[in-house]
Amino acid sequence: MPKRKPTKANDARIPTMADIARIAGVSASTVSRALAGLPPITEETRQRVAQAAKEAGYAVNRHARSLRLKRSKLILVLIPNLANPNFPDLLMHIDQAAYDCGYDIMIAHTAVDPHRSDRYVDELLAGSIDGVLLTANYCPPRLLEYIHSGRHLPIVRTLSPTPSLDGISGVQIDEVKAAYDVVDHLAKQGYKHIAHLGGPTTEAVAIARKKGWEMALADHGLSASRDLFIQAGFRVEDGRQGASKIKGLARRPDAIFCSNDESAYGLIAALKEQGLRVPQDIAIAGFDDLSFSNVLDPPLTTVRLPRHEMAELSVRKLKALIEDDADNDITTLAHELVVRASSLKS
Amino acid sequence: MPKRKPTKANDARIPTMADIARIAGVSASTVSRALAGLPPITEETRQRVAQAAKEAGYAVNRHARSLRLKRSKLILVLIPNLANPNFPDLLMHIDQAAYDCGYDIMIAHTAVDPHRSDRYVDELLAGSIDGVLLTANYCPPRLLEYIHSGRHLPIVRTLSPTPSLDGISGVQIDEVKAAYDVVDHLAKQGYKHIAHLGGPTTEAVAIARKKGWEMALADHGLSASRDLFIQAGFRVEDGRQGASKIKGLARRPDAIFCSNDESAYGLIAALKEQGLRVPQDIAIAGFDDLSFSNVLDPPLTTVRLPRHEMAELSVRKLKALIEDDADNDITTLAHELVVRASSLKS
DNA sequence: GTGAAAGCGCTAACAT
DNA sequence: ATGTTAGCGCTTTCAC
Repeated sequence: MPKRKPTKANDARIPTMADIARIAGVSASTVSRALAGLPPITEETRQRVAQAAKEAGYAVNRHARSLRLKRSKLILVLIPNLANPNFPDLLMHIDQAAYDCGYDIMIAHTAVDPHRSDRYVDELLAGSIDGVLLTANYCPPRLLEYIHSGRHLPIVRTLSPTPSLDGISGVQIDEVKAAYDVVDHLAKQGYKHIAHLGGPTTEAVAIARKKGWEMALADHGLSASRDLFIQAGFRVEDGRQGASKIKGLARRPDAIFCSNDESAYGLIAALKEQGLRVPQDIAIAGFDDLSFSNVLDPPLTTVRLPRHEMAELSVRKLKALIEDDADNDITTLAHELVVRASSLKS
Repeated sequence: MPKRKPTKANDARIPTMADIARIAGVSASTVSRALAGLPPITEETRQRVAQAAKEAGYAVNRHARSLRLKRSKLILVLIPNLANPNFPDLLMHIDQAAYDCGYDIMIAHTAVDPHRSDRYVDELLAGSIDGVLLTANYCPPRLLEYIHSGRHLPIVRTLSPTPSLDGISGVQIDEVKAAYDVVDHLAKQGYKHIAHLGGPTTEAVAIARKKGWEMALADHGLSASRDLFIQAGFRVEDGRQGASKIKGLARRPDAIFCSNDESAYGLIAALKEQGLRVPQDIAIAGFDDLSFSNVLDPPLTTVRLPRHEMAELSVRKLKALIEDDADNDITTLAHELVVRASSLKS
């Protein structure tokens, strides 16, 4: 089989604005204005330039433009871990919203190399990127310093509220209230021993969700005995381990509110292996409403995060911060309790 | 509550190389070399420059550098749809591999706006980005033209083989063989009426997987009667619809090979609603090995895609294409059949 | 309505 | 071993 190696000769030099200017018989500045659709240009000239650009396959060099404008139309999305299924959905909407606002996104997941995020802080400070979108509650330490030094940087965080970051813009839901709603629902179904499978103690959302659980129990006159709180984590595996802890309990809870959907998946799978039926023997609810949660057997009762709205609003906030030097502010969006079979009394 | 609006005065002018040069008492070129760790610089000077840069919070402006170097160290990852759970996992590894190679990634999901991808083709041609990673088999039409014109562009596709793109580099698995392996496994379990829930007819991988099914049936002397092929799609919902088609069949198959895991999820959920047990009444297998596939009830037999390897290798190929002007070539990686309860004779 | 010219911040060839 | 200089491709005064 003959190896076809395209020759370098094929690669015509990349056309610049000067080339287009020559072809169209105008100056570079006219080309710039014509392409940007800026005022004092005759329609005829604009046409001619557009035509020339198209034929030459011309596109503006983004780096030259960014250098000149000191604006890159680039935002960085910092994501802890794409393996958490909340993020892809969020990211998809962020990408779309950014595109609609005229921005492109760079992404970097910060979970693996903690050193890495510092580089991006530099980029922001050096003006190479216009703004940063923090998803979840992770914020590079270096960035935290700058924020607290009072510098006005275009940063927005979304998905989770983060106490340490209250100086910056954010989009969130009321995590405590949402957790409260789930447990309130379980209590109204008639469950009396409602346990909580808690998330990592380091996560602000886990703390908030636990608090919502406690408040709802109190309001329903149910006790939050020591037995009913099971320390776990956010992963499927954590849910599985939670199930074995529950097995050892003197009195089995009749319902469990999990701190997120993933741990609920693991919990349900392991409980089933123990021969328990959900919800007949034990009701389960989660938090997040991942896309698979209604494919589960049984479909999972959970809280739907308004990820689409969060993504869109956070991008719009960031744009305002960048372009209009807007003030930092925090928006709390409405959540939605999604009741499915896993929590219903049969 | 007093509104604290940081003053613009706080934003000291962003330091440039010239600033660092002044502070360190050297010239800009020395700073450039010192920071880049390039040869003839005394250790003492390097230290002094590094110190000055650090104190001033200096970072190189990526656009100035890219403009000068005509290299951006930026690769674009084109993703059809992040809602397909194959992609987040792939993307995560792409990001990490790119970072390790000194590249940052821009992402753009192309599912919504077909017009959008053209902009990125322009970016590539204009030299604003160094290369493009195509995930799955989607390739912007404009790009296709350029490829076929024989121009040597740094492009790599990964995840799915794509017949129309055989001129460019790629990383893939043998889809036909993988599907064959699944069906071979089912046949060896003793299933006699092995149906196939097919993916979209427009998808090359769906065609390949169907072919593997047919070949395996033939090799085992089983017929691929018309009844046994159920046209569906890749989404959960498609699987659900497949289930109702199966319900109407004169003879129910005893096993079903689904073209991907997601459709298998929907199929299983719907079959259960019909009162069928998996695998006792009907065995199921999928393709992809999504992370939830072993949480499913029953855990799903499937094919594991080497996503991590694919991501890493495709980035390395792209790097070679960019930096070493390497030749285009295609690598086919090994897949793995993952046998779980959903396909086992009890 | 259009052109000439300056300069964004950086790197590398060349000079010392 | 270090400094001087030119120029990457673009936008935007400022002239005409």
